[in-house]
Amino acid sequence: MTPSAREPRIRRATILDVAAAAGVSRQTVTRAMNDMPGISPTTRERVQQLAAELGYTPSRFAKGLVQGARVSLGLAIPDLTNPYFPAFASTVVEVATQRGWNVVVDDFGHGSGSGLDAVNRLAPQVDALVGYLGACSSDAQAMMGRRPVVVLDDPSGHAAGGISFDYAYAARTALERLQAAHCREIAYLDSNQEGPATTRGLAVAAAAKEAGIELTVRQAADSAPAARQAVRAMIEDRGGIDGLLVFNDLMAAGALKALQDAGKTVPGDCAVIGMDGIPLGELLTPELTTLALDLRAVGRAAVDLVDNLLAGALEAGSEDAMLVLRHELVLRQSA
Amino acid sequence: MTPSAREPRIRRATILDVAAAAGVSRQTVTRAMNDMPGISPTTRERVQQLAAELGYTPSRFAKGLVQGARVSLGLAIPDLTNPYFPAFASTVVEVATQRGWNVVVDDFGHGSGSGLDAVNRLAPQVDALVGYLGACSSDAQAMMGRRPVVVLDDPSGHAAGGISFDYAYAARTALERLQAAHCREIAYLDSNQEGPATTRGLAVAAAAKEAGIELTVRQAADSAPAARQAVRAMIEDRGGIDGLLVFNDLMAAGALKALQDAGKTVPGDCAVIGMDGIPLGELLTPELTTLALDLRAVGRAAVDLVDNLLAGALEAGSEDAMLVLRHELVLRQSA
DNA sequence: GTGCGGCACGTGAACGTTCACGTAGTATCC
DNA sequence: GGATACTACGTGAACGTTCACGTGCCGCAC
Repeated sequence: MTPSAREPRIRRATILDVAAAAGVSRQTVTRAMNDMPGISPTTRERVQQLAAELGYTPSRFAKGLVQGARVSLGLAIPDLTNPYFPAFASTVVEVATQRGWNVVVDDFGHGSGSGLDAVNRLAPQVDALVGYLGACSSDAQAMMGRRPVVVLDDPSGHAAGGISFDYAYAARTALERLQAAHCREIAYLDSNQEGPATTRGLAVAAAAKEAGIELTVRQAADSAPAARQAVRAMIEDRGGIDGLLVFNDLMAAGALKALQDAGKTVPGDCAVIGMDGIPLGELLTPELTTLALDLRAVGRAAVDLVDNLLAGALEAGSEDAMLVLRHELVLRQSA
Repeated sequence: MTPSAREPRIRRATILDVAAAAGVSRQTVTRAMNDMPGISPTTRERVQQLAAELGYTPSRFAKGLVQGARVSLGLAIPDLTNPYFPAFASTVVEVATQRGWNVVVDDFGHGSGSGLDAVNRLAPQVDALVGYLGACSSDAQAMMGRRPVVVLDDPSGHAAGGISFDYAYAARTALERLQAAHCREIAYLDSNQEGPATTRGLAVAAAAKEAGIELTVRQAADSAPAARQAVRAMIEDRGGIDGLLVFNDLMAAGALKALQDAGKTVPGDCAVIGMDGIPLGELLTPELTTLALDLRAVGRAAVDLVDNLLAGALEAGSEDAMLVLRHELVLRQSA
C-alpha cells in the first residue's frame, strides 16, 4: 500500500559528512553544491570534489521539506501499449519538463487495475495530477486534497480542471464524410472498455439518428487484434458494410487488417475512418483517414490548466477550468 | 536549473492543523491516516473526516525524510514518439509499479537535449535511474552518487548496471535470412543519431563482411518520414536493391512506404527486415519481419538490476550487473 | 485493595536541508 | 585611524513527519 522503504537503511552521506570532511560548515557545503555566492572558488572546488568522492547527493526530501517545492506532476495513463497514450504522454512530458516539472507516469491498465489504483499510488508522491481517470475524478480530487487535478475525457468530472472533447462534432463530421463518399451501409466499431456504450458511441449513435443513418454498432476490446476479430465477424454477419467508423486509430488499424483479410479493398469496397489522429495512421496501408486531435494542444492545455490552478489564476471547478477541444478531419487514403 | 518552487507559498494544512481541529495529538492523526492500531474507531473516523475537510494531505517530503524511503525510479527516454520507447517504457512502468516504485519519466529527445539533460533533471528527484542514456553513463553515475544506475545499449557503460544487445548475432541472423530469401543486392538503412555509424551499423557491416556480402549502407534520421525519404533516394540511386535491413521497426515502416511509393512489391521485389519487434510491425501491410526483442524481458531485467543493486546482491559494475540480450527473428510477411 | 495488563493517547527526538541571520577578518576611503 | 563595506564563512531555527517511548485510565483476577 504505502510505498515501502527498501530494507537495509544504508546511511547515505549527508551534508554534515561532507562538511566534516572539508572542515567547513553545512552552509558552506550548501553554497558549494548549489553554486551560490559567498564562497571562494577554492573552497567551492574542494567541497565539490569531496562530495563526489563521498558519493554525497542531497536529499530531495530534506530539500523539498524546507523549500516547499512543487515539482512532481503525476500522469495517469490507462494503457501505454495503446499508441494514443504515449503520443499524449510525450507532449505532456515535453511541455511539463519545459516548465520545470518532473513527470511521474503511472499505467493502470496493465495490471487490469482501475484509475483509482493509479491515484492511490500517485497521490502521495505528486503535487498535481493529470490523466485519463475514467469515472473516478471525484475520488481523485478527494485523494489530492487542494492540489490541482486535471481529468481528461470525463465531462461529468468533479476535479478542479478538465479537458473533454466535442464528440458530437466529431461524429457528425465523420458520418458526413462517409455519406459524401456514398457509403450506404455504415457501421461503428466501438470500444467495450466502458461498458455497453462509450461516450463516443453515444455521440455517434445520436449523430447517426440525426442524419437518418441506420447504424450497425459492434463492440470490441480496445486493441488491434480484438478489432480485427470483431470486424471479421461483422463482415461474416453483414457483408454489405461499405463505411466504417472506428472508436480510435489503433482499432481502425485492426479493422483495416480484417478488411484486407476478407479481400476487400479500402476505400473501394469499404471506407474506414479512425479517431484521434495518432502518427501510426500515416504508416498504414492504406493511410488512415481520421478525426485528428491536435495532440500537442491537448498536452499543452493540460499542463496550462495545472499551472493556472496552482497559481490561483483559475478557480477550481470553474467554467474556465473545463476545456472542450475538437477533433478535425484529416483526409488520407482510407476514406 | 534547480526545480523552482512555485510562487505563492500557500500554507498547506499540516498534521498539526488536523490535530488541533480534532483536539488530539500529531501521533493520533498519524495513526488515523495510516490505519495504524492503537486508536479507537470513533476517533479514527472523526480525524479522517476532519482531514478530508481541511484538504490535508501528508507531505511526502517529511514522510520520506523520516522513513528514508526509496520510492522513485527515474526513466530516461530519448524519444517517446518513437514507438519502441513507449513499448519499453510501458514494461518498465508495469514491472516497477508492481515492485512499489513510482516511475519518473523524462524524454530528452524532444528538446533536442542530450541524455545529460535528463540526468540533470532526474538525479535530484529519484532513488535510482534506468534509461537509454547514450554515451553519458559515467556522468550519470557521477550525478547519482551511490544510487543504482542501469544503462541500456551502452556496452562501454561505466554505470553500476547495464543491459546491452548482441548485435553481432542479430546482424548475422538478419543477413542469413535475406540470403536464404535469395536476395542479391542487400542494403542496410542506418540511423544517423549517433554519427557516422551506429553500434548496430558496425555490427551489420562486420556480419556482411564475414558473409561475403557487399553491403550498401545509407543513413537517415530515426523517424518514418526520414526513412521513407532515404529509401526513395536509395531506389533512385541504386534501383536493384532486393533485400533491405533497417535500423529499427519505425524506420522499416517508412521503408515499406517508400517501396510501395516506387511501385515495388514486398517481399517480391524487395525483402525488408526491421529490428526490435515493436507491436507496430504487425499492423503494417505487409506485416513486418523483424529481429524482435522480448520487450517484457528487457523491462523486467532492468528493474531486476535496480532492485538487486539496491539490495546489495550485485556489486556495482560487476560482470553480473552487465546483461547481454538477444534479438530473435520473427518471420512475418516482409521477408 | 493491590497488582497487572491492555487500550487510547501524548511527547521528545530525529530525519537532512535551507533560510535568515550573525561574525570574524580584510580591504577601502577620506 | 576610524568608520564603512565587503568577503568568506558559521549558527539557530524551521520545514512536517514518524519512531520510540511514556502516561493515564479502566477492568479484572486474586
